[in-house]
Amino acid sequence: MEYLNDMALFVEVAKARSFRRAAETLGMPNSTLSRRISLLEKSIGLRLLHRTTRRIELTEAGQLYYERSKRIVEEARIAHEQLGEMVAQPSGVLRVSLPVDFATTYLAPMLPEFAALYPGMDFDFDLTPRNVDLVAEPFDLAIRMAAPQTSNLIARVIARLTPRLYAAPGYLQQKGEPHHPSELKQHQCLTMQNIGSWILHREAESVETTVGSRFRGNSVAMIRRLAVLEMGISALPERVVMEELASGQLRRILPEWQLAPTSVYAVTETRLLPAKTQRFIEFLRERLREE
Amino acid sequence: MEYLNDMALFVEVAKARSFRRAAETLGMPNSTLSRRISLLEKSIGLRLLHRTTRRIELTEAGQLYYERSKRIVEEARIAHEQLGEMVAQPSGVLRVSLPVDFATTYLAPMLPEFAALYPGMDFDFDLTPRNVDLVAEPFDLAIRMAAPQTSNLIARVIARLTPRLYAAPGYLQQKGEPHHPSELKQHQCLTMQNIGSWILHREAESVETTVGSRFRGNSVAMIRRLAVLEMGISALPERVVMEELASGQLRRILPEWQLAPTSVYAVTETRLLPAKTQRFIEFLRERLREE
DNA sequence: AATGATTATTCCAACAATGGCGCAATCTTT
DNA sequence: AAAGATTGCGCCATTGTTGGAATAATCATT
Repeated sequence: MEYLNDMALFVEVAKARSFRRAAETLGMPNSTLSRRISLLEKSIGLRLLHRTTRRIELTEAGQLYYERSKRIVEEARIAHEQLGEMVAQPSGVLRVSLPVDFATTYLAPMLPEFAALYPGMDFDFDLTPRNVDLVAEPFDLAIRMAAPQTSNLIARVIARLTPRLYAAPGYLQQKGEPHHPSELKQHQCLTMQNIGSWILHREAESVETTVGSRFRGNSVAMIRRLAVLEMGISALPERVVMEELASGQLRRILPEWQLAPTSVYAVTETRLLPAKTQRFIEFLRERLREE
Repeated sequence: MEYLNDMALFVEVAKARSFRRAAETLGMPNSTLSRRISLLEKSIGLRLLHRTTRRIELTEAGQLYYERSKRIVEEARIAHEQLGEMVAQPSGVLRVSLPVDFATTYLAPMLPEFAALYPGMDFDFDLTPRNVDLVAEPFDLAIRMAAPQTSNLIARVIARLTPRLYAAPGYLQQKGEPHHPSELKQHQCLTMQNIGSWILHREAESVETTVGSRFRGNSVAMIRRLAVLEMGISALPERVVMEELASGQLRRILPEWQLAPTSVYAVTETRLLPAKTQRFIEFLRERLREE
C-alpha cells in the first residue's frame, strides 16, 4: 500500500524517458530515484523499465502501468490543487460563536461588506454568552472578550477596545458631574459582573477606584440601556455608545481619562485555518484596529 | 509531490472514522498514522480532520478531499492488481534468443503444446549462434549452452544433456568399431570448436582421450550431418540423433560410456520476470528434465 | 460522581531512507 | 580515434522517519 509515491516517481521517469531529467524536474538526486524505482519493481515483482546504461525504455508491463498511473497521478495533483484553492478562495459555511454585544455592535455593521467581498461564503452565527467548546462543537471560530484559559486553543487579538466613561445628562444633573476619578466612589458605576474597581488612566497617571452600583450584568447592551435610563455611569468603548452620543442620550465624562484597553480575541482550535476563517479574522482585525 | 502515500492513509482514516481502526487495517502503529496525517495537513495548510481525543470527524475540506482521494486511491489499487495479474496470467510477446540447434531439436517439438497452454502469448524467436546482448536488445530470455561470463546476468540451468557416441554403420564398417575409449584416438571424432578431448564415463570409471578430426564446426546439426555421411564419430545427446537412430543412419557405439553432461542455461537480465518468461522457463525445465 | 476503558497524541531510541560520491558503460564531438 | 560528457548504479555516513510506551483527554458504566 506504500507504493503510491513511487508510482508518481515512475510516471515522471517514464515521461522523461531518463532518470537524470526526471530527477531534475522532481528536484531529487537521481541515485534516490533509481533506487526507489528499483524497489517499486521489486515490490510488484516485475520490471517496468528496460535499462541500458545509456537509455531506458518501458517494458510491456511498464507501458501498461504508465498509461494507468499517469492519469491517477494527474488526478491526485488536481485534487491537491483544488484543496489549495480552498485555502485561497474562501467558500463554505463559516460558523462563529460570539458574544451578543459584539455581534450587534461591532460585527453587524461591517458584515454586509464582508459578505459582498466573498459571495461564496455563508454564515452561521451563534450568539451566546457561554464559552462554547470549540473542540466538541463544529465552530470554525469563537470571538471572546478574554483570553481562553485552556492552552490548547489558539487566540489572536483582533481588537483593543478602550472603555471611556459615559453618563446620561439627566443622571449628571441629579448626582453632579465628577471631575476627578476619586469622585466616582460616590456615584453609581454600572460595571460588568465580577468587576470591583476601575483603573483610570490619563497619560502616565493612573488612579484606581473601587466602583459599584445597584446593578450588575453581563451584557454591554444592558449597561448601556441602564446608563441611558439615568441609572449611573458606564465605562464602554466609544463605538458602543455612538448613537446615544449623537442623540444626546449619553455624554462623555472625565474626557481626559480612560480605562485600560480590553482585548478581543479570535479563538480557533488550530493554526491550520481554511481561507474563510483566515479572511474573516483578517477582516475583523483590520476594521477594528481603528478603535 | 510526496503526498500520495499520505493521501492513501487519510482515505483509510476517513473511511474508518478512527485512527485506531485505520491503523489496524493498514497494519501500522497509530502513532505513525497520526503523525503522517498531521504532516499532510501541515503540508497543504489546512485541517482535514476535526479531532476530539475520543472521536474524529471530517472538516469541510476533509470531506471534499476524501471524496476525491477515495476514487484515486481505489484506481491506483486496481492498477497494481492488474499488474499483479500480468505476473499471474502470461500474455504479450515473448522474445527469445536461442541456438539454432536447440530450437529445431528441442524447442520446436514441444512448442505447440506450450502455445496451446497460453493462448494470450505470442512468440518471437531469434535463432542465432552469436551471444546476443540481453541488455541492449529487447530479449526476455536467451538460451545458451554455456554459463555466461558476465556476472550481471542471471543464468538458470534448464537441462543437463548427456552426450553419447554415435556413428554411421558405413563409417564403422570402414574404420572398425571401437570397444574402449582409448581406441578413439585412431578415429575421426567430430567435435565442436575448441574441444580437444573427450572425458568418457562408465559408472565410477572415467577415461580422457584426445580427439580430433578433419572437421570442426559450431553447429550440432552440421556434426550430425557429417556423422551420417560417414565422416566420423559424433558425441551428441540422444534426442538430437533420435531420427537417425530410428532410421538406422546412425548407431550408438561404446554404449556403456557417456560424456559429462553439458548444461543448458536460460539467461535473463534480471530475476524480476513477467509471468510469460517464468512460465516458459518452467515449461522447458520440466520437459527437459527427462533427458 | 467516579472509576475504568478507549482513543488520539507526544516522546525518544532504533532504524531505514537519503543523497553525495565514485565507477562503469555508453554516446558524442572534435 | 580518442577524449570528454552523460547516464545509471552501488557504497556509506548522515539525516529523517518509525513505532512502542507513556500521556492526556474523553466516553461509558457503576
